[in-house]
Amino acid sequence: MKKSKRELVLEEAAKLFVEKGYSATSMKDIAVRNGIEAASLYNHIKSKQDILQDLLLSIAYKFDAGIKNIASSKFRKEERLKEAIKMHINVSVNNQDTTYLILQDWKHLEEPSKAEFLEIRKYYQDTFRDLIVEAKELDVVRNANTEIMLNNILSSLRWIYNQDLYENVSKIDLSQFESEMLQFIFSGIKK
Amino acid sequence: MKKSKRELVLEEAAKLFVEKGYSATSMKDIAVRNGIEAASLYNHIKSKQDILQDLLLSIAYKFDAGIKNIASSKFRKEERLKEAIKMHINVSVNNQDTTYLILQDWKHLEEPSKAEFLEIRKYYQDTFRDLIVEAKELDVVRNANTEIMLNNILSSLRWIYNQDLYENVSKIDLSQFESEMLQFIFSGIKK
DNA sequence: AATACAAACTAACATTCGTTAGTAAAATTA
DNA sequence: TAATTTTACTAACGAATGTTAGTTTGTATT
Repeated sequence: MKKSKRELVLEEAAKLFVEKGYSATSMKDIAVRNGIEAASLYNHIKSKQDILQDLLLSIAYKFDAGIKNIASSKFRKEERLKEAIKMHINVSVNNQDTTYLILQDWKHLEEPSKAEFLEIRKYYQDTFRDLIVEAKELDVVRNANTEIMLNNILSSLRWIYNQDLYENVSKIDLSQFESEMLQFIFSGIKK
Repeated sequence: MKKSKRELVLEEAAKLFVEKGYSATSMKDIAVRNGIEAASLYNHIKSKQDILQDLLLSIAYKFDAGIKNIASSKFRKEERLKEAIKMHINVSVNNQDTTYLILQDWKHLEEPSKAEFLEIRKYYQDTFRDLIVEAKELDVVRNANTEIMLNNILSSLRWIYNQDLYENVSKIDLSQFESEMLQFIFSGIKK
């Protein structure tokens, strides 16, 4: 299945954004990576911002789909938090090329995309928080500060986005990796 | 104790770098925050890079001093990992204005400062890893993958750097905050 | 008050940047 | 094969950027 030129441009741009950030990446940088001149990029993309929007909203909607799936799922309530964490690990690992961008480069989104991204993020975090509250009520996790718990869980997962760090453990079987991550997190929060 | 103009410039620059990143922050932005013209900044700083170097190496050396103190400390071996985590929390909380910058803006450092920063970081992570290995040998923590453990611990602490997130819990007494963080982490790794 | 120094301002520089417009070349279609 | 469309190139634009140089203003010292 041959990728469109636009897709190739987006891929190379994503790598550059991950390496040096959106603002420090020039259109010339992206063009060089694609083996063309900067002005030629405009045959395939509308603007630099078009690239960023596409990349960030795309990954945001993947996480969004994942959490919506959990929220409406057939899992037992006691399992939902764990499934959400597993989902987060899987989306992160399977989208290593772009996930890192959600850490900071969203700041460079222009409206209305920025508002859209923030709304998706808020929904994600609120849903995650709800799952924690639910798990506390079900006595699956201990009764500690929800906000600290939420941030600890999500933060402890974020190193996965960093390809240099994940690379050090990527030869481990994914399900074992997931298992070790879950053990860390669940041991940290369980009753 | 009256702050020098240079200190004021650095402070405002740090805020802007945290808000929008080094590359997306202009000298004009920094000048406006200080109530002067961009050209006037050069009476107090050498260059934009001078600002970044000062901020990043300053915070790097604080973490460095902290970890060196633990490595050479009088704490019992069984306590050293916990003390290192406490140190990390304290340095982070006490340097909220700059800690966030070590996440990504170090990428914009020019040589030789960049190499210096990376060397300090490597020493920090290597020492932390050594403390984990030590704790495993002493049966304080379980025998899991060291790399995953190291990354989980450090990553779970990084949300503290984000002033917007930390703000939500900052009214909690620091020692209680520390206690909850340690519980999460130590429950996650203990034998 | 005069002098020296520090700091803010204005003007300008060279460079870079994202993008547009027109041209040339390559690819596709009939 | 010829015509058409797509894509890469060149040239240029207007704006922004970090910084330097010179001037003016403010502050400190004698």
